[in-house]
Amino acid sequence: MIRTTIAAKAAVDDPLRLAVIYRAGLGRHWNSLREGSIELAALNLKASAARLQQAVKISAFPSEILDLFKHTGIVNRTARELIRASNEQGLEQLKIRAATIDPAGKSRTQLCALLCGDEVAGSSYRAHSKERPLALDQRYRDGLRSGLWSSTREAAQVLGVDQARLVKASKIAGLPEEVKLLFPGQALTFAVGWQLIQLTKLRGSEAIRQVAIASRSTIQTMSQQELMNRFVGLEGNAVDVKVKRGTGGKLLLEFHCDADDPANETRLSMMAMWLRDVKPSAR
DNA sequence: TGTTCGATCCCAAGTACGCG
DNA sequence: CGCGTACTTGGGATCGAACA
Repeated sequence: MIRTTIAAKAAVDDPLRLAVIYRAGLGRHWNSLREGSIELAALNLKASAARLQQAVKISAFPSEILDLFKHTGIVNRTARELIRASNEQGLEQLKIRAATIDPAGKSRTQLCALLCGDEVAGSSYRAHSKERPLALDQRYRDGLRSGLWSSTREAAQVLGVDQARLVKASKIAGLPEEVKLLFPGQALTFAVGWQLIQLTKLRGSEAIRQVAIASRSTIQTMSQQELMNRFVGLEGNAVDVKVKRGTGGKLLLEFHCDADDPANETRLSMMAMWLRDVKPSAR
């Protein structure tokens, strides 16, 4: 089982942060990209030598270019595309383009395409914002305060997002503070947030809040899945699960648990909900 | 040992639609 | 109108090969 803590994953996904970490250990804990990759793997930071190299290179780009991504952030693919464009066209060419780009309202992909001089699909462009629910809800509330809109419907039109998405973001933002604090940075996604909302319906807000408080001290060593298991109530050996072959070539999933424990009903309801969400891959 | 990039897989956002 | 869900698809992560 791969154990990647929430904080470690955030660091690996951000090339600029990864470069800082690599430089900090260079000459002390490692002397090359490969050594760095091996040492970092021992710390749950799964970054290949190629990713480290990419991170170091993009971090050395001029601020005129990096500042364009101040709000959207940079991910591995962004770094890769920018490095390629820089190699092919020269860094000066990218700097010239950067000076003409207004980043307002543009996605990471759009900014990258503009910098690289690629054609950006116009009306067919599908905004694929990675904006997390808390950030989206904050934008909605800011607009509400300043009178930009008075409902989710209006806001959805202005912001160019689905109204259902705004409502969802608002619900997730309404989770207890103690719960939200367990998901630093960008870790609280719509998927995770929605699972927590469903769980709150089943177990109650106070129960979820208490789990969050109890998990604070061990959060650094927990994977996101382990954390979610805690919210469900599976930190111990609450259930015994078996897969069996039944008649007619069917597979049976068996759960054995203590019927006297009232929490088990909640646990099974939650697992049933998750299983319904599991879709077989088309590939 | 460093660097680049194609291929592939997976995740999550967007869309459409149904239900109460 | 608010919410839930099934399905589609774009974007990101990763592996591994090739080459300098």
